[in-house]
Amino acid sequence: MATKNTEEPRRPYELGKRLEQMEDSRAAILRAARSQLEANGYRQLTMGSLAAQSGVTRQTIHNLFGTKAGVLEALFDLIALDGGMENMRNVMTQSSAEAMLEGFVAVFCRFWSSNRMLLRRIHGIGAIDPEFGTVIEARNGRRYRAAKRIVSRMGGGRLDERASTLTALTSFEFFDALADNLRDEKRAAAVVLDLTRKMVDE
Amino acid sequence: MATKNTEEPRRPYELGKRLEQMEDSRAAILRAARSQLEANGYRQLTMGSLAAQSGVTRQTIHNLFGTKAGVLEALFDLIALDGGMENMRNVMTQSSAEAMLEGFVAVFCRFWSSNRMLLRRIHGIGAIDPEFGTVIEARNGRRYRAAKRIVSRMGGGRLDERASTLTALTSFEFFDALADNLRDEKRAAAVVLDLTRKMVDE
DNA sequence: TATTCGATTTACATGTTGTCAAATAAAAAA
DNA sequence: TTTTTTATTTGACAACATGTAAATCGAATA
Repeated sequence: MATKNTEEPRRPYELGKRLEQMEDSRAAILRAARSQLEANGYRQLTMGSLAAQSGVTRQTIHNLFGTKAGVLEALFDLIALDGGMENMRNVMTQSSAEAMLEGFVAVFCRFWSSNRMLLRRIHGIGAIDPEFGTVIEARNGRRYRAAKRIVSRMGGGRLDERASTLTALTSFEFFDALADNLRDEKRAAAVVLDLTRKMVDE
Repeated sequence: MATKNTEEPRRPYELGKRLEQMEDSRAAILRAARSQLEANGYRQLTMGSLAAQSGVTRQTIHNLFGTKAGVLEALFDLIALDGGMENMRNVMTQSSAEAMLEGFVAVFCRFWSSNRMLLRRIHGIGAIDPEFGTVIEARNGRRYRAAKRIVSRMGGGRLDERASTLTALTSFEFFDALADNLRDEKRAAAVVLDLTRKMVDE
């Protein structure tokens, strides 16, 4: 059923340096999104303000990210990569359950601490907008499964309850509330670790 | 310097029934805001959709609340009034510190549980928008002061740390995360109470 | 140089917020 | 009942944001 192919044979074209420029634009836009979201909140973050700060046009942002939601999703991914989450691999291969727990808490507290205001805004967006909410929930789901493995390793009953509690104690929101009240992120991390230990044994 | 007063003497006018109608409109608008925020999230909540559901025009909403932010602030206040927070008065006048703690946890868990999705959205708005954030912070500040009074009553050291922890454990976000994972709000409330007790003694 | 393709420019459509002025309707006062 | 007052409606408008589309520009490549 193939009709005569009237399309021109596409000449291979390596983007080369232009690809670097695209990635530069991408990075500049995400950097702008990051700083504006952190400094001014979500309402003031517009495609226009992003374009102005990153030195490209609105349409370029649309070309690179599709929609405003696309920019935010890319920012989510970037933050997760930046935040030292790659250490989770080491944590989950520890031999003792106690070491796993300590590393688990440490990794997340460090991550939450590294971008607190930004993460607050991002989680806020997830809370007000069902579309973004699913992304956050997926990440929470991964934390829950890791928590469950740790709790299982420790033995004892009420696995679901203890895994849920561990997940909630290591949530960003809990850390954020704690750090807000204590006005000290290191002490907040210490309290989280202390609570998880109190919770997990017995 | 008084020129001749050419204005007609204004006849006194009591609003009477019209005031009731205004309050009905106000209530209808807030009811619509509540249901739409809960069901569809913040992005879909527009002055137009509120007007349609509450049976008034957009301009009437502007007359009654000023701006969209005004509607939300009024909704915040309404929820706080509705939520059974008046029981806090009884809680804080209990004789034993243990009874205070139990009541404190119970009041907040019931409140968080009563409007979970709605509160999630409201706290989310507070997180993404500095303007609304201050309102939420003020409420958290009140919870912190109450927590401090309870912890003080119990004696022991590290007052700030224990009060901060109690505040974070009774935060909406922690309850919400817990209830999400457990899929059971009553069990979530039980876990919160258990954790506060573990935290508070020793 | 001619080709390719991203970036830019320009224009347009749509939707939302917020304001304004005049018309309307209903309650209160005479 | 008639007049006055005022919330509400109506209709229009400006400002801004998102998103789409087409034509053009310019840099990298064959």
